[in-house]
Amino acid sequence: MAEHIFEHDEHEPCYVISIAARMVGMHAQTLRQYERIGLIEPKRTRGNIRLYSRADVARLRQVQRLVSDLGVNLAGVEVILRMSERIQRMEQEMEALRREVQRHRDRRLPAPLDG
Amino acid sequence: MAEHIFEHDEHEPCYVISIAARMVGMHAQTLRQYERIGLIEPKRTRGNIRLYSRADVARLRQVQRLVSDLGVNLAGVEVILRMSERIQRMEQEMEALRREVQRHRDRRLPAPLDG
DNA sequence: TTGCTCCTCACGTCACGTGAGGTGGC
DNA sequence: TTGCTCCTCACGTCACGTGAGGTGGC
Repeated sequence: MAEHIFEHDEHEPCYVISIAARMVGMHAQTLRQYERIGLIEPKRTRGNIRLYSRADVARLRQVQRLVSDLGVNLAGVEVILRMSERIQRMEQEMEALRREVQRHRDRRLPAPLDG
Repeated sequence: MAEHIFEHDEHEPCYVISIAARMVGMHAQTLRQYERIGLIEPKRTRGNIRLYSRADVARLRQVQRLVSDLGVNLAGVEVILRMSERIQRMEQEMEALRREVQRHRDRRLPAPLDG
């Protein structure tokens, strides 16, 4: 059942450019352009064919939202995606800190059932 | 010595457009354009003359860095400035959380002199 | 009055999406 | 062979900076 791994790993490269382009409603040329400026980095087959993962497609949708809906240019998209990643990391870190604070507070009470 | 308040409050509106423009090396028209699209909001005198604060000038420099150095367009600048503010707030919140964790840990030790 | 301010309109440049045109390997 | 892929070059459109042109109030 190796196909199930394929379906569940969002980083598995599985879509050629025409499929990926149709999934997000973009032109294949646009996807090539985005790769050229470093916005997205699909894997390649041994035959040099681009293969996009589900994560790549998700990123393309994010780019599309910024470009089409908000009118951001590609230089801006680069900066914004980097900042988004940073915010995501910070949120995780913050959640961990909040849990630690909670743990300290709970020490003054009886231990919780799931602790 | 009311002038000293003037000098020290970075939100004090004090520069007319020609001065503000020269301070950041931009054209006055560019500053008007940025205001029109909501990127910056200088105060006005009763005579309708724009007055920029030091904070406004700092924001203009931030815009300039994004536009001139990184090639971001104005739609992107808007998004990026909003995200910057969010990151700044998150950093403050995180610092507070870290301090709280530290305080909890210190309870197991003798109270610090500055606590 | 002079020099600033206000405003709108218009032009030039550049980024970027889109297409054409030609190639090569599953 | 067909239909995909690869690539580069070029055109059209739009955003945006810059300037012109005309106004009004310290």
